[in-house]
Amino acid sequence: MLSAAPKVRDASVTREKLLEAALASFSTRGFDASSTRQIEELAGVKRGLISYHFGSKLALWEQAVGNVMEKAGKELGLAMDCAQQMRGVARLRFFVRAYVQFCAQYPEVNRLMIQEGMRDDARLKWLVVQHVSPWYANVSRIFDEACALGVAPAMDRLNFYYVLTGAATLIFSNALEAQQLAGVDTR
Amino acid sequence: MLSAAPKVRDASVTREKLLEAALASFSTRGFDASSTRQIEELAGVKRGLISYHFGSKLALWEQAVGNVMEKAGKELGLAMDCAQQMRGVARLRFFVRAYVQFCAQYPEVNRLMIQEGMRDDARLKWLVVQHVSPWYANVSRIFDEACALGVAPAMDRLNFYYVLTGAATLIFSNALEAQQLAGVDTR
DNA sequence: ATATAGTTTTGTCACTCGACAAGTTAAATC
DNA sequence: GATTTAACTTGTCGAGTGACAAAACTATAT
Repeated sequence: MLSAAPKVRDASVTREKLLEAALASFSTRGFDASSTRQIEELAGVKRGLISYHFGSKLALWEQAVGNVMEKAGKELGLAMDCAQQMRGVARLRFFVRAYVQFCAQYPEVNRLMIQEGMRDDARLKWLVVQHVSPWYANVSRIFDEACALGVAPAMDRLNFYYVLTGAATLIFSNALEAQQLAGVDTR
Repeated sequence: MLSAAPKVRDASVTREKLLEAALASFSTRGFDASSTRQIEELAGVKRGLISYHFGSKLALWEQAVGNVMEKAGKELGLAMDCAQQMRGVARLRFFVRAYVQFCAQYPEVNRLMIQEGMRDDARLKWLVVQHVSPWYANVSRIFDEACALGVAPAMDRLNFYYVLTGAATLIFSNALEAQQLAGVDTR
């Protein structure tokens, strides 16, 4: 006979599904436009489970965002280590290439930063202090070294960071627009 | 004695205030996270006036966005005309410079495209068909000409468009993040 | 098997949302 | 100055929101 639905009760699975759905929603819709009920539906779980597992919408946001930021941060750190083994222009070249790849691999991160970077609230402050600042420091270090060698473009650190990030991310974070525009999948 | 509040009844003034507030809110919060009541408050008008003057929230969005897009489009057209009078590498150089300036002048446009470009709905389609496509065609034309002359970077049109736009806009559209990050005003 | 703790489900509250309708005010025309 | 009309104001509706509480369920230890 047909076995009933699996119905395994596993809190960690529920948490994981919620975190994944939350990241998808928060990064593409933004915090306020995402509702807990819609996130729960997207995750395929019942209605009250965000409250139970995370306590509040904001706590869910911090968990989901913190997770991906930490994972992405480690990846970027790896790229930094590799870059340190190179000399001269090669280091900057390698890093830029790795950074672009990094941006392509974590489009949710860019989307999140864009969503939160336009409004001056507690979430932006949290993001900048916790995660973006160290990244910026890394990029700046590479850039400053390249400047000292005279192989960097003529601009200041902040400009370099945003030009690089913007150039590397927009086609990925706005992949749907690009698809509508040119009829191709940008992945 | 103190004169009472001016209380002039001028529909065009009310409409203008609402359109300005709507653009500010829609571009930084997104459509769903913007409430009509909050837009009316930002505009400094009473509660029902969006319904009265525009009929619906969506109609207000179309008016506000259409306005700024049209104005920006004319500006970009002007830059195109100027560029056409130049030859060779100078044309591409001039256009890129003008495009960056254009992006700096209309940060709301970039913010809007970012907000709407992450979700595949009717508003994105409307934006792409009505306004982004012609811009993309313009940028592509300049780029193709530069390619024919062998003075363009080695990438395809879509990449060029998004790399250029991303590099030119992120520091402006995320000015608040940049300010938190480096403690400077990016204007 | 019974109890217990952990997990899921459902009910409900106070609030905000967009939209519309009914009412009120001010300006223009006669 | 009365009448008409455009502009504004306010009340209210149904749907949706985040949060919490109580109930129901399940796995495990005893």
